[in-house]
Amino acid sequence: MSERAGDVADTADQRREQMLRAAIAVIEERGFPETRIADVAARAGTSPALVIYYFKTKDQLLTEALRYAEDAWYEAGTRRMAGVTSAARRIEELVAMNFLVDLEGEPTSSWLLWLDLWAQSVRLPEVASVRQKFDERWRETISSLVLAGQVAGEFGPVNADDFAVTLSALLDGLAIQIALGDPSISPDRAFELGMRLVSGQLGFEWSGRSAAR
Amino acid sequence: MSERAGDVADTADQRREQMLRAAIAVIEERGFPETRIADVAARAGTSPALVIYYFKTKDQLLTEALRYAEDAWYEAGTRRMAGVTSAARRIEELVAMNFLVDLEGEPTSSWLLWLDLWAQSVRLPEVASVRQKFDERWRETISSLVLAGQVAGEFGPVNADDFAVTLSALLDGLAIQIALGDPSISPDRAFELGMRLVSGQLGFEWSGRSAAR
DNA sequence: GGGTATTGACTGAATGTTCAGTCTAGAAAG
DNA sequence: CTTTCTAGACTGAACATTCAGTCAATACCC
Repeated sequence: MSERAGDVADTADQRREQMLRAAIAVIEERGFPETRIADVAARAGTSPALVIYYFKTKDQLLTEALRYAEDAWYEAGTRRMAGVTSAARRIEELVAMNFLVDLEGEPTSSWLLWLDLWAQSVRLPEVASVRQKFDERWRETISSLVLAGQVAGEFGPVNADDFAVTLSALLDGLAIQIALGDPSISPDRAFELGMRLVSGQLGFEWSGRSAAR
Repeated sequence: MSERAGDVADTADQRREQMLRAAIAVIEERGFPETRIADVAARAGTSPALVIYYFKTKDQLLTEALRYAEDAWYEAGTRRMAGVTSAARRIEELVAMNFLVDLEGEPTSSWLLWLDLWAQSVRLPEVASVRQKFDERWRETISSLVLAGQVAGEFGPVNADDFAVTLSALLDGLAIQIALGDPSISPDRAFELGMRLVSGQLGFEWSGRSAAR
């Protein structure tokens, strides 16, 4: 029986995605190492065996889940920046997306995922490569943004690469504090400090948060 | 079995320390979640049962091990800075101790430990409190260093707290890249970038690494 | 059409291993 | 002889992965 909307629904791809999303949710909740296949299966409403059917091993499942999450986060960010034209505003948006949470839909709090991503990178080469590529892409996003801003005359002369490394490191470091709920660093303060560095180094005036979308 | 001359050696405290050191070594090697009591026992040359005898549970052992490692690191750093008088040199030493490895004895590469510390903080309150205290102490070290430098007229006027948060976040972020062996960020470069931020914000001249100790 | 192989999706019940923590009893020390 | 240490053997539970097979749909042939 064709149930109209539903019947093309159960393709393998969708199943996979469903499981990846379930995996992400569980990882956020229990942490990477404590995530059991059974948890993911339960959350996805299926059996452990099916999870293994789709992903040969647990590590493969979890690794792919991390990649999936990072991609989603990055994509959401890109979309977010796309709505803005000035380079200064764009980089502000970039900083904001690290700290000012997703009011919208998808991108859940990736903070905790990052901590796991880093810790697992040490020993799982697959995970390490996810992280590596992600970081590179991120730094490139920053540096090309800087270059664009310089061409447009909005930013002063700084080495874009150095700036990208510095800024991404700062954002990571601040993100850790946020993720771990350090009482002395609120998201707002992190945002503020991030923007102060940005505007200082790039040499443009910045006075408080611009109107949010 | 009394080995060697030093047979007064085997007090309970020394046993504990021996085990803590063993635990740290194993954590560095296998990661926190993968560290087994048996590993620690083997490395310490005793039995798993004895490990449990001294530390009621595995988590207690590992948590204490992290605390022990952080304390050792911090103490080594303090000692290192003590040999220097000018505030600028001191803060340089502080940055250096994050990136330029321990040529000396004890303080092993705590990088990997940090990643585990962060990841575990999310779910183990004990670990979280170790981290929290450690971070606070670290930021205070920075900010009082800044204040001292300002009093001495070496540094310009910045908000010491803001600076401490910013710098410690930057150092953490850079440390991650170093720890994970990111090819585009060598320890030297991290040090350089760190010092550029420091000298820029504190307003003093800095031209390359001072003579090492 | 009607049968029949083929394949992909899926499951429940094992299997086997890995470990944290316990138990018992022996050795050292005081 | 009593307390503190120490180790070997053991237990019980938790889990990843395997297995043997079911079910439904599609393709292939007459």
